[in-house]
Amino acid sequence: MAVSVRDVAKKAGVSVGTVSNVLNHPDKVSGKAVVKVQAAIDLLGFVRNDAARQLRAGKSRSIGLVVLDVRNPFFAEVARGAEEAAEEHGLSVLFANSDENSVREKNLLVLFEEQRVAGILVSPLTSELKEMERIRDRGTPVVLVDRKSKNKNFSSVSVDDVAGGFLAADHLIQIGKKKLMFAGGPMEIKQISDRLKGAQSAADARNVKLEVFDTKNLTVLEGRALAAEILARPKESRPDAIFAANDLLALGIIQVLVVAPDVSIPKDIALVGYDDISFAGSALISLTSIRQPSLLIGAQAVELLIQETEGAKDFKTRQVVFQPELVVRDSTRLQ
Amino acid sequence: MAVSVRDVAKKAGVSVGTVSNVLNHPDKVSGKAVVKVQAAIDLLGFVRNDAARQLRAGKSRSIGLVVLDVRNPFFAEVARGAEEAAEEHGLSVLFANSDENSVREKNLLVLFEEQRVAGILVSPLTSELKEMERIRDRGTPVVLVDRKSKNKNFSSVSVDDVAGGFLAADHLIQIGKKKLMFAGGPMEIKQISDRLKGAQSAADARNVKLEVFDTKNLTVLEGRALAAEILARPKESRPDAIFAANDLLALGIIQVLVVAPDVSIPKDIALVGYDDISFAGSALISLTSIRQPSLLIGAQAVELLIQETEGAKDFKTRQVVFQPELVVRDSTRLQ
DNA sequence: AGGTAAACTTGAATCGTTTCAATTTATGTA
DNA sequence: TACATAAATTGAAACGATTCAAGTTTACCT
Repeated sequence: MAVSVRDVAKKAGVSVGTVSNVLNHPDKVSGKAVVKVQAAIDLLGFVRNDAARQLRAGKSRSIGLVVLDVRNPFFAEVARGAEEAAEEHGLSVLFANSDENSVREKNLLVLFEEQRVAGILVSPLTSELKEMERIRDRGTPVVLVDRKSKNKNFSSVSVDDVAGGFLAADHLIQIGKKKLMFAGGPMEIKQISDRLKGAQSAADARNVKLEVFDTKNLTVLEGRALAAEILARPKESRPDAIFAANDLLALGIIQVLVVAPDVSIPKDIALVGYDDISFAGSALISLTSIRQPSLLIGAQAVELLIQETEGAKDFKTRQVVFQPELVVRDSTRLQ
Repeated sequence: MAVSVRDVAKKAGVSVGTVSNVLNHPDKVSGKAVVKVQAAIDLLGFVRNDAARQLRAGKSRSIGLVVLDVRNPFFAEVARGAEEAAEEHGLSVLFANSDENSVREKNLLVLFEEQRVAGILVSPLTSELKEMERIRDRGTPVVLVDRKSKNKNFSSVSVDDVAGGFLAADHLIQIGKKKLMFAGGPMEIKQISDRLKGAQSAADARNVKLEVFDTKNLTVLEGRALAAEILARPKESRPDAIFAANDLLALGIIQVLVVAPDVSIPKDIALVGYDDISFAGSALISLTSIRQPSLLIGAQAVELLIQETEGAKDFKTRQVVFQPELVVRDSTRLQ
């Protein structure tokens, strides 16, 4: 059934070595041979077997990318950035989705290592997994994405989430809010707890209360549920500002609050999101958010990965940290 | 450097066959052997080489998915649906992005075929590529996603785009609009031309004008540019309703129109999108859209793929067509 | 103790490509 | 024409996991 180089060689009347050279080093082969071999390939419908190539080569031409959530446009942008950078180096990117599930995350890491990918980019769920260290130590470069490596164990590309959290909360305080709420979870995800930490320190500095509302995940649906819970409270115990740990959550909150008769955004409740996804600007009430350079994060991660691949003995990991940026829109624009 | 089954076998004092059995058929092996081999594996840090496995097996446990645009949440949902269905069959899904570029599309198809994936799901750019037929004929099942196979050449899962286009335009006419515009492109993409065709037939049936505005792609940015062009026109030659070929485009249009002083949505210009992505409901002015069952599309496609894989000699392709649904929101709610 | 069936282990052969040392053919020069 | 050198071609070996027929051990029964 399957056509191999051997079949092509026989049909073309040359050796397998020549067929391989036509495929990989056409310059080392006479024009005549190229023509004959090409004809045989077309005739027989030969398709290279990538498994065999890789087995021989010992390495694949792909890099693996594990993200927390495919449906979050922020990660779609990161992926796109990675894809573009990888393409320049002749690599392709395979996406996969841990879905904020540590079992899936581990399975995917193992899958990629077994595939002998050129390297793995991972936006890790919790702390630096033992598994990742093991993988790295066995020779597959691992770069953390959207997450800083604490002990410089890994190269990483991240955004200063503590600073982002501070920016968000401080902005809410600046516009006069006094009863802040941080909404997000699960707290095991470092990005989220860092944003909280930043918000907390802003609140502490200004002596403002900060209520923490722990959520199961960061989806539009969860945001709606959360907003419903807030509306169920008596008016005086509601927050007057919410900092949501990402834009999806914030958009869900807006959807519900905006139809509530006794709440006006931002007067009664102001709202800040995180990520500045492209839909934030076109939300019902346009959403103030913390912008992260998503495309750049993906591209930079690939660059670090490649440096590590080519790295000499004395290779040092690098931790790149981008600064987030506050983008003010209607959801916090009083008056 | 790399640890192979042979090394494990030597360390454990057994044969390679036994190591392989511990890995793949633990029931065929004594408890003692399992323990010894496991110890050796842990000690040496052995990692299976997937390329070698696949070479031997001749098939991979992955299915490839080629979508038009990773950044479109509609496709993210489709991917998620496919992922869930695939997982139930012990398969994993590899995403890739043709980015509405036919060269990339072809490269990805070739890449997947060379990887000997269990099958390919593809949301094709234009008509049924020769390449796809060739791939299918050589033995890799190919299922079309979001696109019906005309000549029953392929199994396919699609939504009736002509019906969707009709729904959209007819709705606009029903609410009293007379100067419709269809915005979208490139027209080579069948989904888009079908939506236009449906809209055209609705317009013809009611004797209403339909202007066609051909766009380069279907992004938020393109929508903004388009809206700017419309605003540049004298008021009397602007359309009074726009049917955008997808929600991203529509959201871009809204962003610009909503800040224009002399346009009110939906009074002066009403707007319908397509896909009903989860952000449509939370847009600045919530967006009327045509809903497609995205998760279901992905899942169904995987099922068809598996049927084809297991299919007997007399296997017949199946074309599943879902009906789209109009979701009315503020962007077309007059009064 | 002997016999037999069942349970387990072995290791050579295999998958399809690439590589590279050895060999053949072509090209140029005196 | 002979010789040196460059260019092209050859085919066996290697990559690493899995399979399976053949061989070995164990378990059980009389």
